[in-house]
Amino acid sequence: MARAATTADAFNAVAEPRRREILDALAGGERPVNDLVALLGLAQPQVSKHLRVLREVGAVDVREDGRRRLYRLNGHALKPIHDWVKSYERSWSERFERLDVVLEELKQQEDGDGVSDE
Amino acid sequence: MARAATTADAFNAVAEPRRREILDALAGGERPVNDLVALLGLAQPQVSKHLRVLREVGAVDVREDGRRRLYRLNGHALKPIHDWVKSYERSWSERFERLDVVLEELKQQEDGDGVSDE
DNA sequence: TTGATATATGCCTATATCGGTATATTATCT
DNA sequence: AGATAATATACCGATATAGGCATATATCAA
Repeated sequence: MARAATTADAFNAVAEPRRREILDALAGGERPVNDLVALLGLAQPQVSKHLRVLREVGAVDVREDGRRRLYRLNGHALKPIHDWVKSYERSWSERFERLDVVLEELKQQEDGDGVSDE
Repeated sequence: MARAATTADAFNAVAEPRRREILDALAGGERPVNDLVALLGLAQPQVSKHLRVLREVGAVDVREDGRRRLYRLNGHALKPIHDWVKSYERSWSERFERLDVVLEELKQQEDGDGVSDE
């Protein structure tokens, strides 16, 4: 078994830097392929291929416009990545370290009546 | 040129689901390899190999303890992923959509005297 | 010492990739 | 219709993978 397909999920699709660049470029709004070719300085076929991968994981949508195809960001496909990595934020965030201290103190008092979840 | 090495950066390292599972398991604290083998139900060599990849991108640290090696999470290596994906949060978050509305209103008024950051 | 335990590494195979180049497909223009 | 423009796809070559299995290395136990 080789590595998982890039189309397997957003994690794999986004592991490729060029594809992240494409998404970053699309963050500014809908764009035809040629715009991306110019912006990224890649060959047209490679851009089309990357777009296909992004489409297959749902990170972009396409719309036909004459002989052009307008690609649009669909950030929702990236939510699983955000959800996963968010839980590690406490590893580096000062803010969370302070929160941990507070929670520890509350635990010491031993009478917390429920920290409501958001 | 084939796909980038899994050790190239955290994005590639974390594209493999097993490695995310390993990190998740280590979130609970330092653990020896065999613990992970039991927890994940993988063969020991594969776990060692995954740990090597995670070590090479700095996502875990090792500590020797007799004949065991205790692996510990180092979430800081995941920060670039968080930073990148965070900017897309507005694509799916209701909260950000509301924020956009507010910002738009402020822009209309054209005389906002400072929204304090907290 | 001998044996058992914990972990890392080496080798093998199959596979999915990424870039390059050529070509097919579809739409617009003259 | 013929030419041109925009995009997608096919094929090729090189490569890094991930799992399986055997083995090396080091530490602890009897």
